[in-house]
Amino acid sequence: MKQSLHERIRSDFERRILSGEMAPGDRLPIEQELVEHYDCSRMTVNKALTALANAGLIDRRKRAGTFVARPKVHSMVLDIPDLAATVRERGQDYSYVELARRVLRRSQVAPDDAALASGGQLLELSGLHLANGLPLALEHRRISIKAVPGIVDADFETAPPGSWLLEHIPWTEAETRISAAGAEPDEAKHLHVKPGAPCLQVERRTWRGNVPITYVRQLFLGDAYDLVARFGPSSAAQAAARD
Amino acid sequence: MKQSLHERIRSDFERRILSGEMAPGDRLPIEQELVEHYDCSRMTVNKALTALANAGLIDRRKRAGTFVARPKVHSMVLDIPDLAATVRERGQDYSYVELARRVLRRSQVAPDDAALASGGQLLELSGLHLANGLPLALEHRRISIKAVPGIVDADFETAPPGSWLLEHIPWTEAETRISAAGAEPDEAKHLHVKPGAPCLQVERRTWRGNVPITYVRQLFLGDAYDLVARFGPSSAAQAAARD
DNA sequence: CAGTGGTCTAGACCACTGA
DNA sequence: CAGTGGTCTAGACCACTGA
Repeated sequence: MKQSLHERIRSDFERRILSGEMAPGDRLPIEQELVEHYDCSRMTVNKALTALANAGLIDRRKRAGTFVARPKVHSMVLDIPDLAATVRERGQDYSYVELARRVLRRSQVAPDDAALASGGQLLELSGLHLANGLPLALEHRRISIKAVPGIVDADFETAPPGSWLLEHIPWTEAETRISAAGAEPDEAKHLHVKPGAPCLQVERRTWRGNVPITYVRQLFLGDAYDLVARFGPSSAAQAAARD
Repeated sequence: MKQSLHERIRSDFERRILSGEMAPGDRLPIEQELVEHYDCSRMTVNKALTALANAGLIDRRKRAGTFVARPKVHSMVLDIPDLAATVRERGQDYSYVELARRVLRRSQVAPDDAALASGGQLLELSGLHLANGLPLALEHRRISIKAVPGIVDADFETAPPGSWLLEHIPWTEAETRISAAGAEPDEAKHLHVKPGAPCLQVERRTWRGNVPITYVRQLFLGDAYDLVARFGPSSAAQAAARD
């Protein structure tokens, strides 16, 4: 595929910076010099450098110029993938087994879930994600029936609750928390581990606009599932490709 | 601060999309209509919409038009903050205690670390990160002496090894892996927990260009430290502000 | 106060692709 | 094949800020 000129300018400097040829603090040519070097208009140079600044590879300061940025250890892109898709990518069979389902009346809603229920009922679900028939993760979920009326009659044979929700009521906001937790006795039983075994705990709340949709807690076997974030040329190139 | 026109156009649609006023699949006006509505040039409209497309809020298709995108559950920005800075932001005292330090000769380098050592020696460090004098995380690290000659004589009283490295040999690539692990007996002792207690394990490898710099494994108390990722107006606005 | 980047214009030509 | 977005030009004025 043909590379546009601003992509070429960006990838030129991306390569120099990521290879270490240009070190943090080094100054880049000013836009006018690049205009002459690439024989193009200033807008094209500006587009390329703005993209590099967005990616955090360079810092731009008026009057002073443009400099290679120091890498920031904070803020990396982390893939929090769709479970079913991940399992299938590994070439394994994915399945979901529902363990429990009940409707919580208003009076049964815990104080912590008051905002989620927003005066209505909650659907409480528990289920197990399986890969090749073996437990991979246990999921506890509560869904606002007021926000998602159709959920009460939904069945999750074709898609687990998370995928069903994404398909029917796409969220606009999400907060994900990652921590470590020991498996409770009943959880341990479902996951085929000993009570207290270290698990990766992923909690997520989602909203559509200001309306809370769902809260979910997923417990992964500590050695069966990792989250990997990579920062470098490949991810920078991906970020660049979206520009 | 004054908002530029392309920022205003972007934030207008960002608000409509994130509030749910515009739903996934909805079509946005074509660029020419926005040119008339905002009374500006097409480049300005294009810059705003390109930024929204980069942020993943809209999809643009030639001939077909521009549409509100479905939210993607995968790929969220996760803050993996600098430990010392995080602790100090909480208003606590941060300190680092070195537990062990030794130089591994070539013959002592494990096969897994061959690439890291690249034929040279490794410096092996263990240390404890403390908040208000209480253990927060245990760190095991190996550093390529060939890549970072100055490390042998470094002391970490003012900055822990991670900060020292970032200051002296900024990396250009990093890979971070997050999982759950039980504390080994000696690790548990340092962290003041029982052996096998669930901990969040963060492993990171960094490179400068193609040269490996360090491998580090950090073990956090399961309930003392969380990683939180948020996707929504605030993070979208931050991403937007970098555009 | 002068150098640098930020933004914007009013066009143009083209590639892609769905009606 | 026509509508839409992708890219680019050759300027312009301005805000900021460090020499």
